[in-house]
Amino acid sequence: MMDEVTLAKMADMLSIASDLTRLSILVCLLGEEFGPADHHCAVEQKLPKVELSVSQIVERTKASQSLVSHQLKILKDAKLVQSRRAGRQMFYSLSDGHVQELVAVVLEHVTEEK
Amino acid sequence: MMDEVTLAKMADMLSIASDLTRLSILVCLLGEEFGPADHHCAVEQKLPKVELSVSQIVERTKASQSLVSHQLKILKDAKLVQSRRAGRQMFYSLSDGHVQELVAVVLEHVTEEK
DNA sequence: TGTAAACATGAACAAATATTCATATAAATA
DNA sequence: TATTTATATGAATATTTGTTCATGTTTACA
Repeated sequence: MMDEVTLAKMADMLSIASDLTRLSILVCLLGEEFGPADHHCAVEQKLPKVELSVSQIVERTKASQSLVSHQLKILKDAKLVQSRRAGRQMFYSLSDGHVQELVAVVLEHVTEEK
Repeated sequence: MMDEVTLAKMADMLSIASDLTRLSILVCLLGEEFGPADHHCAVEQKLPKVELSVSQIVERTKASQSLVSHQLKILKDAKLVQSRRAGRQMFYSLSDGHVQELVAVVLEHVTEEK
């Protein structure tokens, strides 16, 4: 079968994306226009990178500042997001296209009517 | 932003796929030939459906029978796998293509050298 | 230099959940 | 029908992990 290290890394990525707070953060960083109807476009058409400060993320996710910071650290350690300092603000963005694809696939599965 | 119900469903799917035992089961059901090199092919070329009995899954994942049964129930309730009875055996298989895509995207992220 | 704003972090707590153990059900077979 | 094989399940435990609270850092600015 697949080797155990790879399997563990995969489980880690999924586990990190599975928390509701962290998933909300990831979705924020995908950009507001990202909805059920046009998620394929969002992924394929390389939209301009979304960067949000911590307080902007706090606003949109409605989670506490502390919680957002904690979860951002986890996302960053896992290299799902990256950060850039500007004055006293930190701007976060997704670190690569795989995250978009991941969210897109899951969204597709979930919004499918049967 | 995205509505909360959709977000919760997405988190659920990710959470279910993120457990190491369950992920191992899903990978088993993708078929043995599914490796880092040819995972795109595996997804795109609609390979014949893999069906495995519970004991076959126990063998390959090296998890206990009880654990495998418990996790299969979770996977089935979440409709990620489906089952078919044949005598005293139960055969499980993936229920749709989204699971393959999910695993493929995550594998791609994880096996990428940087 | 002192204060305020933006963000990060450590510890403690609470809640969720993976795993095991013992046992139950279902189907085949002697 | 008794037994064996294959799978499922309930309860208990153990571990993980999300969240909060209090506080620490860093940068800007008065």
